[in-house]
Amino acid sequence: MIDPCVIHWFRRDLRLGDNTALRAALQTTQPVIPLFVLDPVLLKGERFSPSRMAFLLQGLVALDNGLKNHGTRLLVRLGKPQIILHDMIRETGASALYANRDYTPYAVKRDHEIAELLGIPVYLFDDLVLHAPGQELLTGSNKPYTVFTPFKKKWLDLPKPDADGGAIPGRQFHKLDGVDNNGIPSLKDLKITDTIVDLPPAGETHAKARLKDFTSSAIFQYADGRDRLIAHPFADPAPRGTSYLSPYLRIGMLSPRQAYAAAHDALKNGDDAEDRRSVEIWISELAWRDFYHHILAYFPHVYERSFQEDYERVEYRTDAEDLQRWKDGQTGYPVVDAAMRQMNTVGWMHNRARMIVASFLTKDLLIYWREGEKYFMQKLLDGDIAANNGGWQWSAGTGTDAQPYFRIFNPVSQSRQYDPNGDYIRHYVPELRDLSEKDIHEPWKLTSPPKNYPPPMVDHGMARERTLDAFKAARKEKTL
DNA sequence: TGAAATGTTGGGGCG
DNA sequence: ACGCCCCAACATTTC
Repeated sequence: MIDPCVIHWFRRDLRLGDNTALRAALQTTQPVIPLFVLDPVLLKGERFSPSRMAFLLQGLVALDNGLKNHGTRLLVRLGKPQIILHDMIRETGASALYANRDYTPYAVKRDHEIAELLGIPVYLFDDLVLHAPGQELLTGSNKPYTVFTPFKKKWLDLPKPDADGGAIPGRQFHKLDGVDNNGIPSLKDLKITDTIVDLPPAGETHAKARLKDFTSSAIFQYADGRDRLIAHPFADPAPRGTSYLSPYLRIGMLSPRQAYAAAHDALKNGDDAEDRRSVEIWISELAWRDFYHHILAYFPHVYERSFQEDYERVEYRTDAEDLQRWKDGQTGYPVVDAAMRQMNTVGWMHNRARMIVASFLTKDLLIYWREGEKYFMQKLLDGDIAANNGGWQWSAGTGTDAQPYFRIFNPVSQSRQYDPNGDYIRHYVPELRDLSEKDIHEPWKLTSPPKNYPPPMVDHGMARERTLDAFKAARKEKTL
Protein backbone atom coordinates (compact mmCIF):
# COMPACT_ATOMS: atom_id res chain seq x y z
CA MET A 1 0.00 0.00 0.00
CA ILE A 2 1.49 3.29 -1.08
CA ASP A 3 0.61 6.33 1.01
CA PRO A 4 1.49 9.89 0.16
CA CYS A 5 4.83 10.74 1.71
CA VAL A 6 7.97 12.80 1.21
CA ILE A 7 11.66 12.03 1.68
CA HIS A 8 14.14 13.96 3.74
CA TRP A 9 17.60 13.07 2.55
CA PHE A 10 20.18 13.59 5.31
CA ARG A 11 23.64 14.49 4.04
CA ARG A 12 25.79 16.69 6.25
CA ASP A 13 22.93 17.69 8.52
CA LEU A 14 22.82 14.76 10.94
CA ARG A 15 20.39 16.27 13.41
CA LEU A 16 16.67 16.60 13.99
CA GLY A 17 16.77 20.04 15.63
CA ASP A 18 17.06 23.24 13.61
CA ASN A 19 17.23 21.40 10.31
CA THR A 20 15.85 23.62 7.58
CA ALA A 21 14.93 21.02 4.99
CA LEU A 22 13.64 18.53 7.53
CA ARG A 23 11.42 21.18 9.08
CA ALA A 24 9.99 22.01 5.68
CA ALA A 25 9.40 18.35 4.95
CA LEU A 26 7.56 17.92 8.24
CA GLN A 27 5.45 20.97 7.50
CA THR A 28 3.95 19.19 4.50
CA THR A 29 2.12 17.08 7.12
CA GLN A 30 2.84 14.06 4.97
CA PRO A 31 4.82 11.26 6.56
CA VAL A 32 8.52 11.93 6.18
CA ILE A 33 10.98 9.20 5.27
CA PRO A 34 14.29 9.93 7.00
CA LEU A 35 16.89 8.68 4.55
CA PHE A 36 20.65 8.47 4.51
CA VAL A 37 22.42 7.25 1.41
CA LEU A 38 25.89 5.86 1.77
CA ASP A 39 27.35 6.80 -1.59
CA PRO A 40 30.33 4.58 -2.53
CA VAL A 41 32.04 7.78 -3.62
CA LEU A 42 32.16 8.73 0.06
CA LEU A 43 34.17 5.61 0.80
CA LYS A 44 37.11 6.13 -1.49
CA GLY A 45 39.38 8.66 -3.05
CA GLU A 46 42.44 10.49 -1.90
CA ARG A 47 40.48 12.59 0.58
CA PHE A 48 38.72 9.68 2.25
CA SER A 49 39.14 9.54 6.00
CA PRO A 50 38.48 6.30 7.89
CA SER A 51 38.12 8.20 11.16
CA ARG A 52 35.71 10.75 9.76
CA MET A 53 33.65 7.89 8.33
CA ALA A 54 33.66 6.20 11.74
CA PHE A 55 32.41 9.42 13.30
CA LEU A 56 29.75 9.72 10.63
CA LEU A 57 28.56 6.17 11.30
CA GLN A 58 28.27 6.95 15.01
CA GLY A 59 26.37 10.06 14.02
CA LEU A 60 23.94 7.87 12.10
CA VAL A 61 23.47 5.71 15.18
CA ALA A 62 22.72 8.79 17.26
CA LEU A 63 20.30 10.05 14.63
CA ASP A 64 18.60 6.67 14.49
CA ASN A 65 18.19 6.73 18.27
CA GLY A 66 16.66 10.17 18.04
CA LEU A 67 14.23 8.97 15.40
CA LYS A 68 13.13 6.06 17.58
CA ASN A 69 11.55 8.64 19.88
CA HIS A 70 9.44 9.68 16.93
CA GLY A 71 8.26 6.21 16.10
CA THR A 72 10.56 5.48 13.22
CA ARG A 73 14.12 4.57 12.26
CA LEU A 74 16.75 6.01 10.02
CA LEU A 75 16.49 4.43 6.59
CA VAL A 76 19.97 3.66 5.32
CA ARG A 77 20.80 2.49 1.84
CA LEU A 78 24.12 1.87 0.17
CA GLY A 79 24.60 2.94 -3.41
CA LYS A 80 24.63 5.75 -5.88
CA PRO A 81 22.11 8.35 -4.69
CA GLN A 82 20.62 8.78 -8.16
CA ILE A 83 19.68 5.11 -8.23
CA ILE A 84 18.70 4.77 -4.58
CA LEU A 85 16.38 7.75 -4.75
CA HIS A 86 14.81 6.56 -7.95
CA ASP A 87 14.10 3.18 -6.38
CA MET A 88 12.78 4.74 -3.18
CA ILE A 89 10.29 6.84 -5.06
CA ARG A 90 9.05 3.80 -6.91
CA GLU A 91 8.77 1.74 -3.75
CA THR A 92 7.14 4.33 -1.52
CA GLY A 93 5.33 6.66 -3.86
CA ALA A 94 7.14 9.64 -2.34
CA SER A 95 5.96 12.84 -3.93
CA ALA A 96 8.84 15.16 -3.09
CA LEU A 97 12.47 15.16 -1.99
CA TYR A 98 13.82 17.50 0.65
CA ALA A 99 17.49 18.13 1.35
CA ASN A 100 19.85 20.83 2.51
CA ARG A 101 22.21 22.29 -0.06
CA ASP A 102 25.88 21.56 -0.18
CA TYR A 103 28.00 23.98 -2.19
CA THR A 104 30.92 21.86 -3.27
CA PRO A 105 31.32 21.32 -7.01
CA TYR A 106 30.66 17.57 -6.63
CA ALA A 107 27.49 18.06 -4.58
CA VAL A 108 26.08 20.80 -6.81
CA LYS A 109 26.51 18.65 -9.89
CA ARG A 110 25.02 15.61 -8.20
CA ASP A 111 22.00 17.51 -6.90
CA HIS A 112 21.42 19.08 -10.28
CA GLU A 113 21.41 15.67 -11.95
CA ILE A 114 19.05 14.33 -9.35
CA ALA A 115 16.62 17.20 -9.79
CA GLU A 116 16.58 16.51 -13.54
CA LEU A 117 16.20 12.81 -13.18
CA LEU A 118 13.68 12.03 -10.47
CA GLY A 119 10.48 13.38 -11.90
CA ILE A 120 9.26 14.69 -8.54
CA PRO A 121 9.91 18.10 -7.02
CA VAL A 122 13.30 18.39 -5.34
CA TYR A 123 13.41 21.09 -2.68
CA LEU A 124 16.86 22.25 -1.64
CA PHE A 125 17.44 24.57 1.30
CA ASP A 126 20.25 26.78 2.52
CA ASP A 127 21.19 25.39 5.89
CA LEU A 128 24.90 24.62 5.98
CA VAL A 129 26.05 28.22 6.43
CA LEU A 130 24.57 31.31 8.05
CA HIS A 131 24.55 33.23 4.77
CA ALA A 132 24.53 31.13 1.64
CA PRO A 133 26.29 32.09 -1.57
CA GLY A 134 23.84 34.27 -3.44
CA GLN A 135 22.45 37.73 -3.79
CA GLU A 136 22.49 38.90 -0.20
CA LEU A 137 26.22 38.69 0.32
CA LEU A 138 27.91 40.28 -2.69
CA THR A 139 30.06 43.37 -3.07
CA GLY A 140 28.65 46.74 -4.13
CA SER A 141 29.30 45.78 -7.74
CA ASN A 142 27.45 42.50 -7.29
CA LYS A 143 30.55 40.35 -7.28
CA PRO A 144 31.61 37.73 -4.78
CA TYR A 145 33.99 38.91 -2.08
CA THR A 146 37.55 37.73 -2.38
CA VAL A 147 38.86 39.44 0.74
CA PHE A 148 37.73 38.36 4.15
CA THR A 149 37.57 41.70 5.97
CA PRO A 150 34.95 43.37 3.78
CA PHE A 151 33.11 40.04 3.55
CA LYS A 152 32.92 39.88 7.30
CA LYS A 153 31.76 43.46 7.59
CA LYS A 154 28.85 42.76 5.28
CA TRP A 155 28.25 39.37 6.90
CA LEU A 156 27.93 40.99 10.32
CA ASP A 157 25.49 43.58 8.96
CA LEU A 158 23.06 40.98 7.67
CA PRO A 159 20.33 39.79 10.05
CA LYS A 160 21.07 36.28 11.20
CA PRO A 161 18.56 33.49 10.69
CA ASP A 162 17.16 32.16 13.96
CA ALA A 163 17.70 28.64 15.18
CA ASP A 164 14.47 26.84 15.93
CA GLY A 165 14.05 25.36 19.37
CA GLY A 166 14.70 21.89 18.07
CA ALA A 167 11.19 20.66 18.68
CA ILE A 168 9.98 18.11 16.17
CA PRO A 169 6.26 18.06 15.55
CA GLY A 170 4.66 14.85 16.82
CA ARG A 171 4.96 11.58 15.04
CA GLN A 172 5.01 12.68 11.48
CA PHE A 173 7.60 10.28 10.28
CA HIS A 174 6.92 7.42 7.95
CA LYS A 175 6.79 4.09 9.82
CA LEU A 176 8.83 2.41 7.09
CA ASP A 177 6.72 -0.76 7.33
CA GLY A 178 7.67 -3.00 4.47
CA VAL A 179 10.45 -0.75 3.27
CA ASP A 180 13.82 -2.45 2.97
CA ASN A 181 16.32 -0.91 5.32
CA ASN A 182 19.99 -1.84 5.07
CA GLY A 183 20.49 -0.38 8.52
CA ILE A 184 23.63 1.33 9.65
CA PRO A 185 26.71 -0.58 8.55
CA SER A 186 29.61 -1.21 10.88
CA LEU A 187 33.18 -0.30 10.04
CA LYS A 188 33.78 -4.00 9.52
CA ASP A 189 30.91 -4.20 7.03
CA LEU A 190 32.60 -1.43 5.09
CA LYS A 191 36.05 -3.01 5.49
CA ILE A 192 37.36 0.14 7.10
CA THR A 193 40.41 -0.10 9.30
CA ASP A 194 42.94 2.39 10.63
CA THR A 195 40.50 4.57 12.45
CA ILE A 196 41.48 6.47 15.57
CA VAL A 197 40.46 4.92 18.84
CA ASP A 198 38.85 7.71 20.81
CA LEU A 199 36.19 9.48 18.82
CA PRO A 200 34.31 12.33 20.43
CA PRO A 201 30.77 11.36 21.44
CA ALA A 202 28.59 11.67 18.34
CA GLY A 203 25.18 13.22 17.93
CA GLU A 204 23.29 16.45 18.42
CA THR A 205 22.82 15.97 22.16
CA HIS A 206 26.57 15.90 22.73
CA ALA A 207 27.12 18.72 20.28
CA LYS A 208 24.66 20.92 22.11
CA ALA A 209 26.16 20.08 25.47
CA ARG A 210 29.60 21.06 24.26
CA LEU A 211 28.27 24.25 22.73
CA LYS A 212 26.59 25.14 25.98
CA ASP A 213 29.70 24.38 27.96
CA PHE A 214 31.91 26.45 25.68
CA THR A 215 29.60 29.44 25.36
CA SER A 216 29.03 29.64 29.09
CA SER A 217 32.68 30.07 30.03
CA ALA A 218 35.65 29.37 27.76
CA ILE A 219 34.30 31.61 25.01
CA PHE A 220 35.06 34.64 27.17
CA GLN A 221 38.78 33.86 27.09
CA TYR A 222 38.81 32.93 23.44
CA ALA A 223 40.90 35.92 22.33
CA ASP A 224 43.95 34.46 24.05
CA GLY A 225 42.75 30.93 24.64
CA ARG A 226 42.42 30.12 20.94
CA ASP A 227 46.15 30.53 20.48
CA ARG A 228 47.33 28.45 23.39
CA LEU A 229 48.34 25.02 22.24
CA ILE A 230 46.43 22.55 24.39
CA ALA A 231 46.82 18.81 24.29
CA HIS A 232 43.27 17.91 25.34
CA PRO A 233 40.73 20.38 24.01
CA PHE A 234 38.16 17.60 24.02
CA ALA A 235 38.49 16.63 27.66
CA ASP A 236 35.40 16.79 29.78
CA PRO A 237 35.00 19.33 31.26
CA ALA A 238 36.53 21.29 28.41
CA PRO A 239 39.62 23.27 29.32
CA ARG A 240 39.93 26.90 28.24
CA GLY A 241 40.92 27.32 24.67
CA THR A 242 39.19 26.34 21.49
CA SER A 243 35.59 25.16 21.26
CA TYR A 244 36.32 21.83 19.58
CA LEU A 245 32.95 22.11 17.87
CA SER A 246 34.37 21.67 14.37
CA PRO A 247 33.69 17.91 14.08
CA TYR A 248 30.04 18.52 14.99
CA LEU A 249 29.63 21.44 12.63
CA ARG A 250 31.30 19.49 9.87
CA ILE A 251 28.70 16.77 9.72
CA GLY A 252 25.82 18.88 10.94
CA MET A 253 25.29 17.47 14.40
CA LEU A 254 25.20 21.17 15.18
CA SER A 255 23.89 23.94 12.95
CA PRO A 256 25.74 27.21 12.47
CA ARG A 257 22.57 29.00 13.57
CA GLN A 258 22.65 27.16 16.88
CA ALA A 259 26.31 28.07 17.27
CA TYR A 260 25.66 31.70 16.40
CA ALA A 261 22.64 31.98 18.69
CA ALA A 262 24.60 30.63 21.65
CA ALA A 263 27.46 33.03 20.97
CA HIS A 264 25.06 35.91 20.56
CA ASP A 265 23.59 35.13 23.96
CA ALA A 266 27.09 35.00 25.39
CA LEU A 267 27.66 38.48 24.04
CA LYS A 268 24.94 39.68 26.38
CA ASN A 269 26.38 37.74 29.31
CA GLY A 270 29.97 38.94 29.01
CA ASP A 271 31.24 40.85 32.02
CA ASP A 272 33.26 43.45 30.18
CA ALA A 273 34.53 44.65 26.83
CA GLU A 274 37.34 42.11 26.89
CA ASP A 275 34.83 39.26 27.29
CA ARG A 276 32.76 40.59 24.43
CA ARG A 277 35.81 40.97 22.24
CA SER A 278 36.53 37.28 22.76
CA VAL A 279 32.99 36.32 21.78
CA GLU A 280 33.22 38.48 18.68
CA ILE A 281 36.41 36.77 17.64
CA TRP A 282 34.72 33.40 17.95
CA ILE A 283 31.77 34.64 15.91
CA SER A 284 34.17 35.72 13.21
CA GLU A 285 35.33 32.11 13.01
CA LEU A 286 31.79 31.32 11.87
CA ALA A 287 32.20 34.05 9.26
CA TRP A 288 35.44 32.43 8.05
CA ARG A 289 33.53 29.19 7.69
CA ASP A 290 30.89 30.87 5.51
CA PHE A 291 33.57 32.76 3.59
CA TYR A 292 35.38 29.65 2.45
CA HIS A 293 32.14 27.98 1.41
CA HIS A 294 31.48 31.02 -0.75
CA ILE A 295 34.99 30.96 -2.20
CA LEU A 296 34.69 27.32 -3.22
CA ALA A 297 31.21 27.91 -4.66
CA TYR A 298 32.25 30.92 -6.73
CA PHE A 299 35.81 29.89 -7.58
CA PRO A 300 35.70 26.11 -7.96
CA HIS A 301 39.18 26.12 -9.49
CA VAL A 302 40.60 26.41 -5.95
CA TYR A 303 39.74 22.75 -5.58
CA GLU A 304 42.36 21.91 -8.19
CA ARG A 305 44.91 24.69 -8.00
CA SER A 306 45.92 27.96 -6.39
CA PHE A 307 43.36 30.73 -6.10
CA GLN A 308 46.08 33.09 -7.29
CA GLU A 309 47.02 31.16 -10.34
CA ASP A 310 50.36 32.92 -10.81
CA TYR A 311 51.71 30.88 -7.94
CA GLU A 312 51.22 27.67 -9.86
CA ARG A 313 54.56 28.64 -11.41
CA VAL A 314 56.48 28.19 -8.16
CA GLU A 315 58.94 25.35 -8.49
CA TYR A 316 57.77 23.27 -5.59
CA ARG A 317 59.78 20.31 -4.40
CA THR A 318 58.39 16.81 -4.76
CA ASP A 319 60.21 14.80 -2.17
CA ALA A 320 58.19 11.80 -1.06
CA GLU A 321 60.49 11.07 1.84
CA ASP A 322 60.29 14.60 3.22
CA LEU A 323 56.52 14.54 2.85
CA GLN A 324 56.35 11.27 4.74
CA ARG A 325 58.47 12.59 7.61
CA TRP A 326 56.10 15.55 7.90
CA LYS A 327 53.08 13.23 7.94
CA ASP A 328 54.64 11.01 10.57
CA GLY A 329 55.66 13.84 12.86
CA GLN A 330 59.39 13.13 12.46
CA THR A 331 60.63 16.49 11.22
CA GLY A 332 62.85 17.19 14.20
CA TYR A 333 60.96 20.38 15.00
CA PRO A 334 59.14 19.53 18.24
CA VAL A 335 56.06 21.69 17.80
CA VAL A 336 55.54 20.49 14.23
CA ASP A 337 55.88 16.87 15.27
CA ALA A 338 53.58 17.30 18.26
CA ALA A 339 50.91 18.80 16.05
CA MET A 340 51.13 16.11 13.37
CA ARG A 341 51.02 13.38 15.98
CA GLN A 342 48.01 15.05 17.58
CA MET A 343 46.16 14.86 14.28
CA ASN A 344 47.32 11.32 13.59
CA THR A 345 46.14 10.07 16.97
CA VAL A 346 43.01 12.07 17.78
CA GLY A 347 41.77 13.23 14.36
CA TRP A 348 41.93 16.87 15.29
CA MET A 349 44.59 19.55 15.41
CA HIS A 350 44.65 22.88 17.17
CA ASN A 351 44.14 25.70 14.68
CA ARG A 352 47.35 27.50 15.62
CA ALA A 353 49.14 24.19 15.11
CA ARG A 354 47.50 23.80 11.68
CA MET A 355 49.07 27.07 10.63
CA ILE A 356 52.44 26.04 11.99
CA VAL A 357 52.55 22.67 10.22
CA ALA A 358 51.12 24.15 7.02
CA SER A 359 53.79 26.82 7.01
CA PHE A 360 56.41 24.16 7.63
CA LEU A 361 55.27 21.96 4.74
CA THR A 362 54.78 24.75 2.23
CA LYS A 363 57.59 27.12 3.24
CA ASP A 364 60.27 25.09 4.99
CA LEU A 365 59.90 22.00 2.84
CA LEU A 366 58.59 23.93 -0.19
CA ILE A 367 56.10 21.15 -0.95
CA TYR A 368 52.91 22.02 -2.85
CA TRP A 369 50.02 22.84 -0.52
CA ARG A 370 47.71 20.23 -2.06
CA GLU A 371 49.79 17.47 -0.51
CA GLY A 372 49.05 18.85 2.92
CA GLU A 373 45.45 19.59 2.05
CA LYS A 374 44.90 15.98 1.03
CA TYR A 375 46.57 14.58 4.12
CA PHE A 376 44.48 16.77 6.41
CA MET A 377 41.34 15.50 4.67
CA GLN A 378 42.45 11.93 5.35
CA LYS A 379 42.94 12.57 9.04
CA LEU A 380 40.64 15.30 10.29
CA LEU A 381 37.24 14.56 11.78
CA ASP A 382 36.29 18.10 10.81
CA GLY A 383 37.89 17.79 7.36
CA ASP A 384 35.81 19.96 5.06
CA ILE A 385 36.78 20.68 1.48
CA ALA A 386 35.98 24.38 1.63
CA ALA A 387 37.46 25.32 4.99
CA ASN A 388 40.48 23.07 4.65
CA ASN A 389 41.27 24.31 1.17
CA GLY A 390 40.92 27.90 2.31
CA GLY A 391 43.16 27.36 5.29
CA TRP A 392 45.86 25.67 3.26
CA GLN A 393 45.90 28.28 0.56
CA TRP A 394 46.01 30.99 3.20
CA SER A 395 49.07 29.37 4.75
CA ALA A 396 50.72 28.70 1.42
CA GLY A 397 50.25 32.31 0.41
CA THR A 398 48.38 31.31 -2.75
CA GLY A 399 44.83 31.99 -1.61
CA THR A 400 42.33 34.77 -1.12
CA ASP A 401 43.28 37.28 1.47
CA ALA A 402 46.52 35.40 1.63
CA GLN A 403 49.31 36.42 3.81
CA PRO A 404 52.13 37.53 1.51
CA TYR A 405 54.42 34.69 0.50
CA PHE A 406 57.26 36.08 2.57
CA ARG A 407 55.42 35.62 5.84
CA ILE A 408 57.20 32.50 6.89
CA PHE A 409 56.63 31.12 10.34
CA ASN A 410 59.65 30.34 12.44
CA PRO A 411 58.74 27.00 14.04
CA VAL A 412 60.85 27.74 17.09
CA SER A 413 59.45 31.18 17.86
CA GLN A 414 55.91 29.94 17.23
CA SER A 415 56.60 27.10 19.63
CA ARG A 416 57.96 29.39 22.34
CA GLN A 417 55.11 31.80 21.88
CA TYR A 418 52.15 29.42 21.88
CA ASP A 419 53.44 26.49 23.91
CA PRO A 420 55.63 28.45 26.33
CA ASN A 421 56.06 25.72 28.94
CA GLY A 422 56.28 22.91 26.38
CA ASP A 423 53.38 20.82 27.70
CA TYR A 424 51.78 20.41 24.28
CA ILE A 425 55.07 19.05 22.96
CA ARG A 426 55.59 16.83 26.00
CA HIS A 427 52.17 15.26 25.54
CA TYR A 428 52.60 14.21 21.93
CA VAL A 429 56.37 13.85 21.72
CA PRO A 430 57.22 11.72 24.75
CA GLU A 431 60.85 11.47 23.62
CA LEU A 432 61.20 15.07 24.81
CA ARG A 433 59.16 14.70 27.97
CA ASP A 434 62.05 15.36 30.32
CA LEU A 435 63.41 18.49 28.68
CA SER A 436 63.06 21.87 30.35
CA GLU A 437 60.86 24.58 28.93
CA LYS A 438 64.03 26.31 27.82
CA ASP A 439 65.42 23.38 25.84
CA ILE A 440 62.31 21.62 24.57
CA HIS A 441 61.68 23.91 21.61
CA GLU A 442 65.06 23.25 20.01
CA PRO A 443 66.52 20.07 21.47
CA TRP A 444 69.26 19.89 18.82
CA LYS A 445 71.08 22.67 20.67
CA LEU A 446 71.68 20.47 23.69
CA THR A 447 75.15 19.03 24.09
CA SER A 448 73.55 15.60 24.21
CA PRO A 449 70.12 15.67 22.55
CA PRO A 450 67.72 12.75 23.12
CA LYS A 451 68.92 9.87 20.94
CA ASN A 452 65.44 8.68 19.96
CA TYR A 453 64.42 12.03 18.47
CA PRO A 454 65.61 13.13 15.02
CA PRO A 455 67.64 16.27 14.36
CA PRO A 456 65.86 18.97 12.31
CA MET A 457 65.31 17.66 8.78
CA VAL A 458 65.97 21.10 7.36
CA ASP A 459 67.64 24.28 8.56
CA HIS A 460 65.00 26.94 8.91
CA GLY A 461 67.25 29.82 7.87
CA MET A 462 68.30 28.04 4.69
CA ALA A 463 64.74 26.91 3.95
CA ARG A 464 63.42 30.42 4.35
CA GLU A 465 65.88 31.80 1.79
CA ARG A 466 65.11 28.93 -0.58
CA THR A 467 61.37 29.68 -0.45
CA LEU A 468 61.79 33.41 -0.83
CA ASP A 469 63.89 32.76 -3.93
CA ALA A 470 61.39 30.29 -5.39
CA PHE A 471 58.45 32.66 -4.95
CA LYS A 472 60.41 35.61 -6.23
CA ALA A 473 61.38 33.65 -9.32
CA ALA A 474 57.73 32.77 -9.96
CA ARG A 475 56.73 36.42 -9.70
CA LYS A 476 59.56 37.56 -11.92
CA GLU A 477 58.51 35.11 -14.60
CA LYS A 478 55.11 36.74 -14.60
CA THR A 479 56.47 40.18 -15.45
CA LEU A 480 58.60 38.90 -18.35
C1' DT B 1 46.99 35.43 12.64
C1' DG B 2 55.44 36.79 10.63
C1' DA B 3 60.17 37.25 11.03
C1' DA B 4 64.60 39.12 10.03
C1' DA B 5 67.32 42.97 8.95
C1' DT B 6 68.20 47.51 9.63
C1' DG B 7 67.67 51.97 11.86
C1' DT B 8 67.03 54.95 15.98
C1' DT B 9 67.17 56.21 20.62
C1' DG B 10 68.66 56.62 25.17
C1' DG B 11 70.72 55.02 29.48
C1' DG B 12 74.85 53.85 31.61
C1' DG B 13 79.80 52.56 31.96
C1' DC B 14 84.04 54.52 31.49
C1' DG B 15 88.19 57.16 30.42
C1' DA C 1 81.45 67.23 33.05
C1' DC C 2 81.86 65.40 28.71
C1' DG C 3 82.24 62.50 24.74
C1' DC C 4 82.47 58.02 23.30
C1' DC C 5 80.98 53.46 23.01
C1' DC C 6 78.03 49.60 23.85
C1' DC C 7 73.85 47.61 23.66
C1' DA C 8 69.13 46.89 24.87
C1' DA C 9 64.72 48.34 23.54
C1' DC C 10 61.91 49.83 20.36
C1' DA C 11 60.60 51.33 15.54
C1' DT C 12 60.83 50.82 10.70
C1' DT C 13 61.82 48.54 6.61
C1' DT C 14 62.31 44.60 3.93
C1' DC C 15 61.45 40.05 2.42
